[in-house]
Amino acid sequence: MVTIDCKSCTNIHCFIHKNLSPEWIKNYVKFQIPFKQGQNIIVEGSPVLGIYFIQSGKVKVFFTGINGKHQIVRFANDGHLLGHRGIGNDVYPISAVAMEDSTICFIDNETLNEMFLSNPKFTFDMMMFYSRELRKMENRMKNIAQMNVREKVADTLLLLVENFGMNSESEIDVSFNREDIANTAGTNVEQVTRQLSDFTTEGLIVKQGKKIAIANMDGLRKIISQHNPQIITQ
Amino acid sequence: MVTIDCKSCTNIHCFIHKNLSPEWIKNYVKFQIPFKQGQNIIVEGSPVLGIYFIQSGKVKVFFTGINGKHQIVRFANDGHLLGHRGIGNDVYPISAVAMEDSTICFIDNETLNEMFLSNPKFTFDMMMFYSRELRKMENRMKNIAQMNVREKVADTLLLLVENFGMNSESEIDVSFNREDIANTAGTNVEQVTRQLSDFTTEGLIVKQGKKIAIANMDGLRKIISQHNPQIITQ
DNA sequence: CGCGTCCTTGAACCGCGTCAAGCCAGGTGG
DNA sequence: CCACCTGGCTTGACGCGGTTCAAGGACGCG
Repeated sequence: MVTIDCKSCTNIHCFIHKNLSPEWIKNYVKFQIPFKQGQNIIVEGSPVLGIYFIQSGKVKVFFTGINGKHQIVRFANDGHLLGHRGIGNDVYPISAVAMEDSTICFIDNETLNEMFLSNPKFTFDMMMFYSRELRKMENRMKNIAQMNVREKVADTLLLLVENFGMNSESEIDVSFNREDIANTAGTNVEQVTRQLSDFTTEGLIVKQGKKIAIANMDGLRKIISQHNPQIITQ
Repeated sequence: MVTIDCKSCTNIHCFIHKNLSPEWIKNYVKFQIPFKQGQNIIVEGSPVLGIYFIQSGKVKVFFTGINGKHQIVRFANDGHLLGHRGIGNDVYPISAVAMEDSTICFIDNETLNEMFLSNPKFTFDMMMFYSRELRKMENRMKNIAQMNVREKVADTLLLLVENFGMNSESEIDVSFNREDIANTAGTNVEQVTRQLSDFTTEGLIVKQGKKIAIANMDGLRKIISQHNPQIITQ
């Protein structure tokens, strides 16, 4: 793997860079690794070597369940952390795969511990990050437990928009397939197709080739509104 | 509400007391509040005033979903934290109710912040706590999404044992009803009854009055083993 | 042009949620 | 001490939503 000096990382959204001074970056962030679309960044069950964060790119994070069925637990993009579930554990409980070509930075365990010990503010921010993630995850658990398929698919579309945004044509700005939606919503490809078809006839979305464009954001929000009185923002 | 000096709290499992010296306890933990069975400790939507931890007692933590249906996200007992989801937020996203008479300690926001600022080790431990909680929650999300009812009920029983243990007669050592199991597993009372009945005829559990005794722990584990290769311990 | 991959649609099946009725135990009051 | 009531538990029947299976279509790529 090619590694280059990370001081070139200038992404202002990056969690690490937002919370550390330039000299810290220079000292501690040594590896910056390019990943191709579809390539594994983290494989569940492999030993925890450190923590990753995304300089640029788009990533899905998932468990592998029974007979290989994936359960996507979250999406991540520029500046987000990966592998933080591994902290305090010996192996990663989840896998992470690049949804598009991505550049990932890496900090090894030892360096990370040193950062925690010598920079309490960083530890505090990290704690708050976990707190937010926990709250989001609990909310998603409730959704998956109580929503029907229609609502879960709508919820997944909104999750994708929230994470990756839309381009100038209102298309969700990431490449994904029906299976990704199914694995996020907790259903199967056929149901996703049917629901997307329904949403199209209802004028909520517009399918153009492989891309999905959102035509009526509020319409989608309305579908899940009885479960989520207010949309949770990051 | 009656409040007494918390320096009498000598529970060695208590997260706060395990991580703070006696003089810290004396200075910072000022309120110790008794709760009756069924009483609300935290109500979702109410403003975050601070953080709670359980000196002694048993508590369920849940969301209120569509038409009042509860989704239990976790159980807690002696020494566990409550309301940590509120940190960094203005209102609590969840409710907490005492499953038995409990004694709860309280630390207000200002004091808590002072503790974080002046005790980096405490902040670090708190971060690790969140990390573990996040990992457990993601795993439960996968379970709820992929398991069938039989597996989810078995999983819930194991969760109860893990949290509250068993007494000398192998009975799960907490008072709960069918609805609690249903709200944890993400199903309804009737299905829970049917599954418990099946488990009884299979010799996995023994129903004696309102209590449930575990007869074959490994049998229950086997039911969910394809989803959870190894049991996650606290 | 042929092939592979992903998407779509239809049809059949079944797990599970829902409704309804009955049961059991504990509590209360006459 | 017994009759009644109430809340939780149990059981059966039924129907819907959603999963599964199967076949065909659209599209991109070599």
